[in-house]
Amino acid sequence: MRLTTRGRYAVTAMLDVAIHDSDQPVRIAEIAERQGISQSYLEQLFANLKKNGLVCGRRGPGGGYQLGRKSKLITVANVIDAVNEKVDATRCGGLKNCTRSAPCLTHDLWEDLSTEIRGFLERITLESLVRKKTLSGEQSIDYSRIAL
Amino acid sequence: MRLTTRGRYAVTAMLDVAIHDSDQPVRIAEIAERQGISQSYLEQLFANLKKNGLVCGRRGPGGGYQLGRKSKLITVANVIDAVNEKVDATRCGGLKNCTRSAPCLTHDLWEDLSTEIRGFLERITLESLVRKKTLSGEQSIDYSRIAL
DNA sequence: TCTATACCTGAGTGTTTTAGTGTGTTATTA
DNA sequence: TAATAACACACTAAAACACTCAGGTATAGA
Repeated sequence: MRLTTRGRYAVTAMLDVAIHDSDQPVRIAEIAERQGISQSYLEQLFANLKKNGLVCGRRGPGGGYQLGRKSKLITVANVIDAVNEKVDATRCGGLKNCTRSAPCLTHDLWEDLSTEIRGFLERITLESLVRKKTLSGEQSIDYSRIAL
Repeated sequence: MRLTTRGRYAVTAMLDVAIHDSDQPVRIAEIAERQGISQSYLEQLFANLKKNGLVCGRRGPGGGYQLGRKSKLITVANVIDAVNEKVDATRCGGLKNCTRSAPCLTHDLWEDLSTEIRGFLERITLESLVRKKTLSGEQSIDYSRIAL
């Protein structure tokens, strides 16, 4: 899982679909305009989202996208995973000289952090985000990449 | 704060210094060899670490680097912040059309996540990592970028 | 004082990723 | 059949990353 604007866009777009979810699908062009994201770029993201069953698309006039399952069952982690095709993860699968020295520790640390982050993102569903929407209207910050 | 191998290297290097901390300084060449990191690259990182008071360097023969303060007082967040010069953070300082629409929500989400991550990294000190070192000797995974 | 050491500085470079365009095809509805 | 909107794929500019290289500067010991 990587945290870039790509994931942000995907979550934003999914949220847009969830909010405007009714009997008829939401068009990509709408989302692009509402959220200020390139339409072609969004199409790429939705291709990934669809592949993972998070949305289902309907073609032709009156077509668009709908959630693939209940918003309660879609987590932010799901969405981010869908648009960031898996990292190959292990480059040196236990080959490197890693006993005795420090890298092991740093690795453990990073793994702990990863678990922490993943847990956080898995706890948040689209539904909870939609519910939260009713409150507040603050400023938007546009990070180039996730900034902590 | 950004999470890349740059930060990983910095934490690893600081850990190396902390572990070999005695009366005499640790040479960059040593660290480079032990950890398998380019020496020149490490020098750049240490320049940043020094600027932030995390280490102090002594020149000439017998020179090297020592911790700038007690390992108990150095957090992983400190180290990562030092090598990743601050992101300018706000690109659209409240200008964008952000009321009413979804971006606000996504922003909040990301900010919450950031708080979560930062809190985690601030809770971990070099000392605790050194202490943890006595246990375990596992595999090292080399992520190209932090992978969750 | 000379010299080796090791920090220090800054410019430059190849690779990868990101974010985005652009063109065209296929399916569906009116 | 004409309009619509998803779908597919190739391509690109810019940025970031992870370095390398070529020197400069301070200090300890001979």
